[in-house]
Amino acid sequence: MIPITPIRLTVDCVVFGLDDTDLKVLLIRRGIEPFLGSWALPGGFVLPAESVEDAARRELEEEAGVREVFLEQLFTFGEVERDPRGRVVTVAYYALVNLHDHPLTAATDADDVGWFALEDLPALAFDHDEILRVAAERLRGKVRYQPIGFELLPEKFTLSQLQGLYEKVLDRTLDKRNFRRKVLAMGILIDLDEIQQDVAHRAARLYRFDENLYRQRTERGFNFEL
Amino acid sequence: MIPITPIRLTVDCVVFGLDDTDLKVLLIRRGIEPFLGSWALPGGFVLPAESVEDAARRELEEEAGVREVFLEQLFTFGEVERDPRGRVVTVAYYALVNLHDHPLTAATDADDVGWFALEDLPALAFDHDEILRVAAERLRGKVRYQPIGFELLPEKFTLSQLQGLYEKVLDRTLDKRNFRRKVLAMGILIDLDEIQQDVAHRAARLYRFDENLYRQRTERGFNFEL
DNA sequence: CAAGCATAGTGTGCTTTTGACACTTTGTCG
DNA sequence: CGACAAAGTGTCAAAAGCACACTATGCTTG
Repeated sequence: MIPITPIRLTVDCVVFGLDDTDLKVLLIRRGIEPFLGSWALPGGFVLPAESVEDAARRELEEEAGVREVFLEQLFTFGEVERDPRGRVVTVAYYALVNLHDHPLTAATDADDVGWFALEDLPALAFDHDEILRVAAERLRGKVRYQPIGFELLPEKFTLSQLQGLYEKVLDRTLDKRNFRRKVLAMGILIDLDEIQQDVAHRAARLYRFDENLYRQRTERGFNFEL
Repeated sequence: MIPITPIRLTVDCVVFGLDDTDLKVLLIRRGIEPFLGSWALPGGFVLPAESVEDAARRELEEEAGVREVFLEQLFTFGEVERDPRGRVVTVAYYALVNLHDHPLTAATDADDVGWFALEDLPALAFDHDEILRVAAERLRGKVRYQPIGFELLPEKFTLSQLQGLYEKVLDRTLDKRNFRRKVLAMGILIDLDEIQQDVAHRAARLYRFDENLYRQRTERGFNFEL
């Protein structure tokens, strides 16, 4: 006897993006009830023929025009009363994107899309503030022992940009020399022997993240803690 | 327009237990189709009126007689083809219990219950081998930077027992003196000024885990890495 | 074209943490 | 009372972490 439960399943995505000053999160303005007109995380119902992760990617593209991103499962929120539409369980994902690579386009159930600094958020629909809080916590935890975050930067970046990213995620300042020593010791960055163009002051060297080196180090149980 | 999807939601629990020699996992023998007669993780459908975590606790008690345990969400498995009954998404949890405190009783949809060493598992129903693999990996990862695992021991325990636990979870030997130095430096153990009874050789001091001390340390950003 | 300025880039010394290592103590059992 | 099984204990050397300040470079502006 299999009970046919009226539980419905959704996905929600917390997309983190970085601009020059802030760590931001992508929100959409809802074009449908409930919470019509409220800001919310992009997301929606999982279709029977797609995996839950595929649903997250689909909704992200449909509602915000964002595609091909680093996406990781965050947590499943399964409280009974979390959605006024009835019993809805949501699987939350979080994503990291380079903000400038991903121009936003509102569509489907979204009337508008935008980036919001974490410290300056509007009121959110459903329990999305809670989901976002968990996501930010996870991001901070994760960045400490895994070199994620390269997805937030352009392909070629300077060590100062990378340090800025870590400082924004961890919300504290880091010592420049110690940071450089450590991050270079990880052995997963390639010095491109190029320098920044069009900057108003001394140009910095450019580096890129090397996925192969990262995999090699990872297999050997290397520790990426900062 | 809300699509009423035929997706159904289950929970599955990976319960780790420790006996004197091995790290074990709790399995039930299924009393219903599909996979009737196969060994599987305890679990079942989420009811509309309970939270997902409550469902996990309920199933654990119903099927195996295990209650009041440390339970943490592991991962949600949402592939389309993972269940022969149709579209079933499962939220997996993992639990840590002191094996001797939890006598097992098979009931409801389970014909039998038992503890199995991680290295000596029967074939499992559904994708439960995959779920178990993810759980073991998470446990290893977690134990390294959080002092979980006390749930696996009796309330009063010796440092050797604790070390044995870590060695079984991490699957490597640790140096006795270094281990003691580190674990005592964490400042979350209380020396009970008691010694073991009824042991065939020199009796060891007993300690207990102090939750208040743990919380204090946690709030100050203390690092529990071993 | 010189001075200013904004950011890049670089090394050292001290402190703390880690990790390897072996013997003595205690209590039980036969 | 001797053998045994596990408990308990300290040192030293290497590595890692952390605090700390100046010089280099290249553009801007007066």
